[in-house]
Amino acid sequence: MADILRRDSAMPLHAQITEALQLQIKAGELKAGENFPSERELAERFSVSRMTVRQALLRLRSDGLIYRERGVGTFVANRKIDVHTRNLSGFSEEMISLGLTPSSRVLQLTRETAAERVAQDLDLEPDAAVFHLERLRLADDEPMAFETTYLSAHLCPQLDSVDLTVNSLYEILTEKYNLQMHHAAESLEAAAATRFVAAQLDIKIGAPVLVVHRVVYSEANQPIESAHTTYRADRYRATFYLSKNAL
Amino acid sequence: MADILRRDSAMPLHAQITEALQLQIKAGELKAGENFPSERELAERFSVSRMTVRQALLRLRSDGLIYRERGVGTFVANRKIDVHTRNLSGFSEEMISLGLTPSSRVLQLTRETAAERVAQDLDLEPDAAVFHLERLRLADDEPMAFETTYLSAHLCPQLDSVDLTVNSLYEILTEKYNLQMHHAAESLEAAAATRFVAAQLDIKIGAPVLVVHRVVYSEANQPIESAHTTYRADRYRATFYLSKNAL
DNA sequence: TAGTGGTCTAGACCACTAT
DNA sequence: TAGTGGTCTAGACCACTAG
Repeated sequence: MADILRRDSAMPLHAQITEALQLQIKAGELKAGENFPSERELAERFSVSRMTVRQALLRLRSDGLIYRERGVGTFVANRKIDVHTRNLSGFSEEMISLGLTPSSRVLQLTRETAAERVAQDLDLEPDAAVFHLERLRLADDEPMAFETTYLSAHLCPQLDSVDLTVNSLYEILTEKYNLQMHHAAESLEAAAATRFVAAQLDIKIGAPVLVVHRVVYSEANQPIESAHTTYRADRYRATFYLSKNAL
Repeated sequence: MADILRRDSAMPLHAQITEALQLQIKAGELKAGENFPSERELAERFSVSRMTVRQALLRLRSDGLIYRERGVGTFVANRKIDVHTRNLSGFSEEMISLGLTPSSRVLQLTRETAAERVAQDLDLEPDAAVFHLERLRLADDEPMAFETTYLSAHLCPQLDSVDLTVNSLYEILTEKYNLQMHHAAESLEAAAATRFVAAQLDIKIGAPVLVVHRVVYSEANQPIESAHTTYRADRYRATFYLSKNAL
């Protein structure tokens, strides 16, 4: 049935198995609630050891596609979670995934010394150099958010020579500076638009806005970016997926 | 050094190793950026196989305590993430973890047929029976949020005979109905307080509020609860921790 | 009692990195 | 070249669940 595994591929066997099972689930060949093949059965079918199958199944579980009951079996989860999930994408990626066309107006990009709050976020000495970036973020040419970003200058020298109107900041950080976003802490609160923000976003003073503060870290837990984004409440909603820390 | 493993314990060896290493990291015996013992070294030290050590290390990585570089080694991550993380706790647990005393005023608890939106969230037939619960949530006796909750009636019969002023809803669902919260989808938006909500929360009409819509699921992905919570913006902020799906 | 997932072993080979 | 993490094997025993 599924001896499609290429043992000479760069892709590990467990990843190939994960992929194959994902496809079967999405194609409806394995349906919600229905009993899934057991680990031993899959091991035989794919001609691999049980530990290898297991690695694939643990991945599928942590992705929410299957669940497992000790002594009973493995089952396809009965409903897909609609994941607009606020994963680690930036504004551009997020808008694209919503089917909108993102653009930016760079209002400011300067090199300055870090304020206290920023130094704390980025784990820097009080007077370290940072880039201070202010952008108006548009979706389909309508103002969506006003964003202030701080980046440690020593991590991305010459950032001020890059055209941020066109390029996604996250793409630049990844490709030009080899900074890989790994995780982030976000806090969200509701507020009333100040005069300045209201003017930028073309809304009334005092209208509700969603304020998101985000610090992004590398895998080594080094802070990369501190950002403060104010969204129009009438056009934006943040979606999250929460789960227990599964292995 | 660490032959503290109890092989007769109910706790798996890998979990014991995870715990032991966690303690060493938190005690500062293994410091940020410093080289961690290799898998082979740990296997020898704990007298277990490398695969068992590996299971512990993968867990520590997914918890953000360590990071690993292929061909190089394992390292302690250089800063603890302050996790006010919005994990799967309910209002009561969340307030307690913030050092506040939670309480509730139950404004309504009725059994009714599900509205369309609710039926959709809970994956029910249009006219299925649900419990409709409305509560004013207080922290240190100050109004903090107004919450409307819907629960499928067949999952928690006789819910209306429970005293929700004292007990945490999540505790009741877990203990009395054996409903284990496993994951949830949340969406957050900013809004202006309506006349009704403003009166409940003792704020001005039009003041900013944070509106959180949450659907909680079991491990089998069965919807358990659909909730709509309106928080005072001046007293509440939601915090999230985002990461890539690591194995 | 038979089958399941969870745990564990004692090896092995690989690609990668640093020296 | 030596050491690392990533992958993989072919077994084994356990606790648990269902018929």
